[in-house]
Amino acid sequence: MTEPNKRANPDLSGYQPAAGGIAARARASAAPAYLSGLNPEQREAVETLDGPVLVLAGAGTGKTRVLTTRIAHILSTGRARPAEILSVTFTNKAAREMKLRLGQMLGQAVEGMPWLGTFHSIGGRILRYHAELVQLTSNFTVLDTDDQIRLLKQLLAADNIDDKRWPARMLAGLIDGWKNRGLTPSQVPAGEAASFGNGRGGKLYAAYQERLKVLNAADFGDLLLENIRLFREHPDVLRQYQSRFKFILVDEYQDTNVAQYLWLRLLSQAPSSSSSSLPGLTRQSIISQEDGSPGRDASRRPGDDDRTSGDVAAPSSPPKNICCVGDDDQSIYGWRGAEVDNILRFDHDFPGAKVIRLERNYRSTGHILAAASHLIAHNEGRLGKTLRTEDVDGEMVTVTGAWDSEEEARGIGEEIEQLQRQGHKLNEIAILVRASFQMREFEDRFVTLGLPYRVIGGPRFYERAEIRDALAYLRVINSPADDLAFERIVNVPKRGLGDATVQLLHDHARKRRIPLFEASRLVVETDELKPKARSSLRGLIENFERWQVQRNALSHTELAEIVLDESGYTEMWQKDRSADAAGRLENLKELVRSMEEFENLQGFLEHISLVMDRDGAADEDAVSVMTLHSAKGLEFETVFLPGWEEGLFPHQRALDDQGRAGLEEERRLAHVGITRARRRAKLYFATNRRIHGTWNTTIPSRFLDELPQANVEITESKGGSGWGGMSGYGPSRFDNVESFGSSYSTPGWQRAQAQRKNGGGRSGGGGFSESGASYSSSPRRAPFTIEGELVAKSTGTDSDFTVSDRVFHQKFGYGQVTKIDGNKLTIAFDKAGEKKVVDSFVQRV
DNA sequence: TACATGCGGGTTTTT
DNA sequence: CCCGCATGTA
Repeated sequence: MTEPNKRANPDLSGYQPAAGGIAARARASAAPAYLSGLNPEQREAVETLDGPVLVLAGAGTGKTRVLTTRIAHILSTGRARPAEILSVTFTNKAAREMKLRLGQMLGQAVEGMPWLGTFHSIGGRILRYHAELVQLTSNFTVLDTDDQIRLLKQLLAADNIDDKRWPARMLAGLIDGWKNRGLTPSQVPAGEAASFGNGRGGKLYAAYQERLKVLNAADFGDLLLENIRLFREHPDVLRQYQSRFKFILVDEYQDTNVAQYLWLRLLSQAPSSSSSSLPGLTRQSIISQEDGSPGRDASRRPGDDDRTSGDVAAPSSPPKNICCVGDDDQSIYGWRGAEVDNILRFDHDFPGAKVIRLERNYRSTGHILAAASHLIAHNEGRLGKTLRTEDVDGEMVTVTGAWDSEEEARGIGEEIEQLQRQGHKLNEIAILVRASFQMREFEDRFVTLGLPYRVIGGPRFYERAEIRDALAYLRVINSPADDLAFERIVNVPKRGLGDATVQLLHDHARKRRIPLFEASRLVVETDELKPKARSSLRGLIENFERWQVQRNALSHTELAEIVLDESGYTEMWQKDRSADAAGRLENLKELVRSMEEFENLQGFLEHISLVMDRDGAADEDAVSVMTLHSAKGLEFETVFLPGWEEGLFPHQRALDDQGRAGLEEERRLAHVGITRARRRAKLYFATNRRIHGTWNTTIPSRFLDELPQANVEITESKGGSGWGGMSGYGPSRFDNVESFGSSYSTPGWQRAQAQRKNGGGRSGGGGFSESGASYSSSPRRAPFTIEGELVAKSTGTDSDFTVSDRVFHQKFGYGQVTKIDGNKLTIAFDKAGEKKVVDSFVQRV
């Protein structure tokens, strides 16, 4: 123990089992097994079933356990049946985890929890039941970001808006933001609506929503926003759900946004028979000018009465049994519309709420916990918890300075190998980065070391081009009005239906207000298209018509196989010679395989975009590499945290956009990172890092200064010659590095070279990949091959060139040798500039 | 219509 | 440095 045992919540210390009520009844017949092993706070959180409860659960305090046990408790005391419990999580991972644990606790009864899922999947499900009430049909498509952008691009083009000046991405961001805040087009404040496209932002939002209805589609935000609209405009529907859900549980409450909050508010009301309209849901007042103001927290303070204006529980309708679990110190999704205030103001929103703090940490050692606690204490505006552990102090948190990101990766690689030699499981090791571009360096390093690793997060399975193409075919079959899907595959594989054809179809479709697929049918009957295009399009339509019929006769997996085959899509990749073609075919197989889990095509398509995140086979022992954000909720024995530098972590953009609030969110992210570790937390910073291709000198993160000395050890980089080490890391120390011009003469590069010579045996190591790329302009693959060659040769004898030799290179022409390292030359080419090449690629002249 | 080449611009986190 | 986009060419 390094932290004093402060009782931040005195009223808990006098906890006594409540007399009477469910708790007592449950305990009466010797407390059920599932309650044993809970500490008093956890137990109270589980047993306080009536009225609103907020559980403030710090990192590693058994949050999931409380949630699942609470459900078990509700069920076993007979307070509700499985279908009467609404249990929402933020991520699919969390939902899966809960189902798993519930299953373990209850036997196999998990199937009977139909309302356990993410906000989005549950919102989507409700929406499908009542699709007609929001101008959709139940087979509507869920658009992902990509579809969204393409659609917006079309709208911008139709409006003659310059998408250079007003990018579709930006509009998508705005619309998302509005939807996160629960704003329909008419509710967007005029000022904000005018901020895009010379005042046309609001109009575009409205047009976009209209277009979605025509396409029978909804985007992510709609799954909640349209749900709210549904509840508002159809109180009878709302009432139905209000009375169905006897208990509501919410995980990660600190991550909920306004829309999610409103949705929960609506559902958590006791059903009232009279209220025909629910006033005051707009919450216009929270729409403060987030831009420019130092932070959103400045615009809303606890005590403002904006959010509860109309829909506060009327005296006659006490709030439901809602239990929210969260940790304000782990709120890291503010950029996505999450409102920390939701958790900060819980007792205000749900009067009479019981607040329970879980502060006993069962995960980390004393040093780790102390470091994390001390760091997060620098934040203002927290509810305040003091985590404590009964574990040993353990190893100190280490801070290691590396010269550059390459050395950082090398150092971490060596530490991992060392741990591995000591018998530690790679599965228990993680590297958590701030931004995904950091991952590549580690991947490169691990590949050369032959160290098994897995990247978590990455591009989602269903975001891969081949998966999206395949899905597009299925979408058109399922919902012929899905123009986006149709457009995507109309010429994939190439079948001679290019821009001109698509344009023609668009014209027809717009004139007659029909989907592209419909328009195609008509156009094929005319002679507007050239014979070749015409017969090609006819073939495609006939295919789809046939598939639509076959759908009823075949299983959906068979159908998918037939579609992929007959459309020529599989063949397209089989013919493809590029490196990743095989992987893509494999992915397509995986897609068909994954379809088996679903009842039918419709069910599959409903879920694919929401729950199809691949968590790769975890059976292999491998190091995990992921972002800090995706690490939330996970834990590892050893955690490496590279990149603790100003500008990267805290990220410059967070600082620029959100000011102090942004900084605090970054600090919470740091807190999340450290608390992922059970036994070892190892922080790194590099003095030089490459950003957009050029090297920059960086300053160690201020977060490092905020760590408590007593629990932190400054170590030397294992990767090299005692660079960063020493206790005095700080801005001044590295300020006077010699300036550098091209990337090849940077200190980092030079050092890497020195390293390589000293390092002896180890084969080359990264750092030459870019020279490889210089040899060949052919895409992909080539650089790798050449890199291999470089590495192989680099251990050889020194080159017989000398500095200032004039040389000739096939591709770059004439130049002069400026530097030599083994058989690798740095050459200043007369035309092509400075490049690194292997000596065998040039000849003396 | 399909492909190649050159240009400018943007780069955090994700349901 | 990598991407998408626009332009030009077979």
